[in-house]
Amino acid sequence: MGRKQTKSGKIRLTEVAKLAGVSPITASRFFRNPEALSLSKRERVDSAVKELGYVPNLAARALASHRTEVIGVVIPSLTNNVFADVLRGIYDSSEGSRYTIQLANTRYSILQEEKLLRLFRAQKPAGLIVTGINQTAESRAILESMNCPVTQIMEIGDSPVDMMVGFSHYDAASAAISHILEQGRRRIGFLGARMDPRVQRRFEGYRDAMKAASLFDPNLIVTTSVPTTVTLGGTLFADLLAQTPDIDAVFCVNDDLALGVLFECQRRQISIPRDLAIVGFNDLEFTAAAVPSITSVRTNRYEMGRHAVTMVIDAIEGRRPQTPVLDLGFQLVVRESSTRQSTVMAGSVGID
Amino acid sequence: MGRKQTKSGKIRLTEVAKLAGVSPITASRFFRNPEALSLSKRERVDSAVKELGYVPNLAARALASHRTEVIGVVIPSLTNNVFADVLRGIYDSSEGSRYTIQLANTRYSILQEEKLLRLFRAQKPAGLIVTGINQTAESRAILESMNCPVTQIMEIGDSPVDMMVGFSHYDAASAAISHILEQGRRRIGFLGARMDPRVQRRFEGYRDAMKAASLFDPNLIVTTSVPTTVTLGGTLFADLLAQTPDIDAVFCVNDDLALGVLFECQRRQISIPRDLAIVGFNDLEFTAAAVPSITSVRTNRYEMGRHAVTMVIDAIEGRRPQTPVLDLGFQLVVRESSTRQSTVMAGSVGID
DNA sequence: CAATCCGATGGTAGCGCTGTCAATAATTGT
DNA sequence: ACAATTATTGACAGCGCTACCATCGGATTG
Repeated sequence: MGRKQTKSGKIRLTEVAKLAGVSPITASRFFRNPEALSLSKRERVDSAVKELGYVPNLAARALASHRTEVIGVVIPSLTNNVFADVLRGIYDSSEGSRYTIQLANTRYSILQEEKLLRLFRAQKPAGLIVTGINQTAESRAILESMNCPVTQIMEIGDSPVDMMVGFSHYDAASAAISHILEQGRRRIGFLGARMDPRVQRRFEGYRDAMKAASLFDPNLIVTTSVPTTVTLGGTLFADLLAQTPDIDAVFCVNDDLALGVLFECQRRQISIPRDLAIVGFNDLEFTAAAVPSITSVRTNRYEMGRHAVTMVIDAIEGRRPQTPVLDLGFQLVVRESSTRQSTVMAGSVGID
Repeated sequence: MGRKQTKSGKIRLTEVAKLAGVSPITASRFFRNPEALSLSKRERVDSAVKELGYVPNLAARALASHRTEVIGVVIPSLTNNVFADVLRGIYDSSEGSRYTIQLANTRYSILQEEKLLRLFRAQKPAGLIVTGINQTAESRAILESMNCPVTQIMEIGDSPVDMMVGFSHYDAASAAISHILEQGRRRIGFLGARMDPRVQRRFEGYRDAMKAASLFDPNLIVTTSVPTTVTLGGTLFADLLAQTPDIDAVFCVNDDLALGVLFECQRRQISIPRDLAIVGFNDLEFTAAAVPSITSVRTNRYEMGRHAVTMVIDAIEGRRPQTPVLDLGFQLVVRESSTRQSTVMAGSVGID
């Protein structure tokens, strides 16, 4: 466990090999494929590495091997809590592996996404994790030309580029609407901000569920392309009320909006859930603490991040999963804002 | 703007140089120090690069130059909104520069921090951004041996390792307490979770302000090492009430706790601000939307991230700032939860 | 006008590692 | 016991780029 690197000249693999009494290439194999070494050499190299405090030069490795140990991650937002959880999963499960995470932020711009993917391609990452399934044709072409495992996260669909981990936003929204309908509500408003593809899918789940019940009405819908905030939830709700005063429930595409609605109702003395049911999406922590607590759809974001990394690493190392598409499902968490009793109803969990 | 790299053999700097009719080393200089080239050569290399769609091989560059273009960022949490904002600033201002951000998460563990710093040292980053000023002696030694610009963020203090951007958590907490005292409140509770060094400093600001007013009382304090959640805010507040029923104000070390307190008060029919004043910290977006809106201390997190990157890059490129410590200050944003009128009072903004 | 300097350019020699393939040692079957 | 096979190991030759120094023409100076 020496501290020799501080001493003088840098320790190269050659030095390690010399001390261990093997050739440099054998020492190199010690890192890449230790099983290939005989036990005795393996031990000798191991102790030489420790004694000299050897640290591999990643640049030299990448140059010589034409490979990197970087997993690129492309997400649309750094501020959104949803991605914070996914990222935590990603970083947690990359730790301990040899791979390094390289993060890139598209800010919900598909052009930016194309640019970032092009950039990644130039760096030849070992694997890639991208958000969503709505890449442009150009982005998709880049991904397919990339020649490394790719996992699409956050949602699932047909025709993965390679692998997928996520859940059906459509089904999740449908389940939420079914629940509201079961509570006897009929005029269910829809509040949406920043209508990205996944939010769009939630809208479709809402729309079809409402149509199936013959309750669909365009006047129940208020959306905007503005980014989500709690304040915006209040504003959109005010717009909805002005447009359609007889609503008896609101489905919000995320919990921030739902919290904004809750506050706006407090301001207007609208009693929840007596006068209005509120259902959010994502099941952020505060939904359970709110007064009244807010019904929401729990999504397994941390696990999504973990699985995405595991799948990519497995694929890099030749252990491709049996099924390329992993459905992590969702759970409708029923709380006070939409009923009187608090329960959890399981959603579709399992393999697609 | 060709797409030749797709065609066949990879484009190396040699190819670019050949096409431009210069030596490889001149082409290399085109990227590193374009001013050193004559205008004519510069133009020729430029168009050759574009025609061939040349993309530099970063590994080769790093190997040959003994430098990387990586800025390491060490933060304690990926989930905390506070760091999400800082990170956004960091990524935003690294974009467009030649530098790449490499993120590492300590999960509030100083041992993990040491480990990560050691890892970074092995990679010889061009610069480093670390959170806080309470590194262990070992971590500090690593930082000092790193031989690259280092910026400490989130708070400021004496004896920076190199540079600092932040603000005084002590002063910010003091300002919050002064405000509460000015409202005529005397029994001001303190709620703290995950007492990291910055939260500790806020506590000291609270403690000294209370002592200065001869109002300090240990029974007013409830803290825990558990991570912050909204729910926890309610729990801690319940504990505080049980311990000291006559409180007339609560200072929470962050807005999540404050929101939890607000909800708990709604549950208990405690009227805000009539019966109790609430003040949070960070000025997250929801504080303005809450009912009643929550007084909080605004900190310039996004700007902190931006400045940190700018300072590091400037230092890497030899443009060291005049003063190594940058105080971004704070603003106490007074809202309904602690008074009746809503105003903003500026905190100490300026250079330390 | 020679001496000096400076800006622009190029040649040489690696940076530290791994791919490829050959060489050698150990193991097995009959 | 001997060929055939398999596990280990090593030699060699670069990966694509830049540091270092050398070069060269022209501008500056007394």
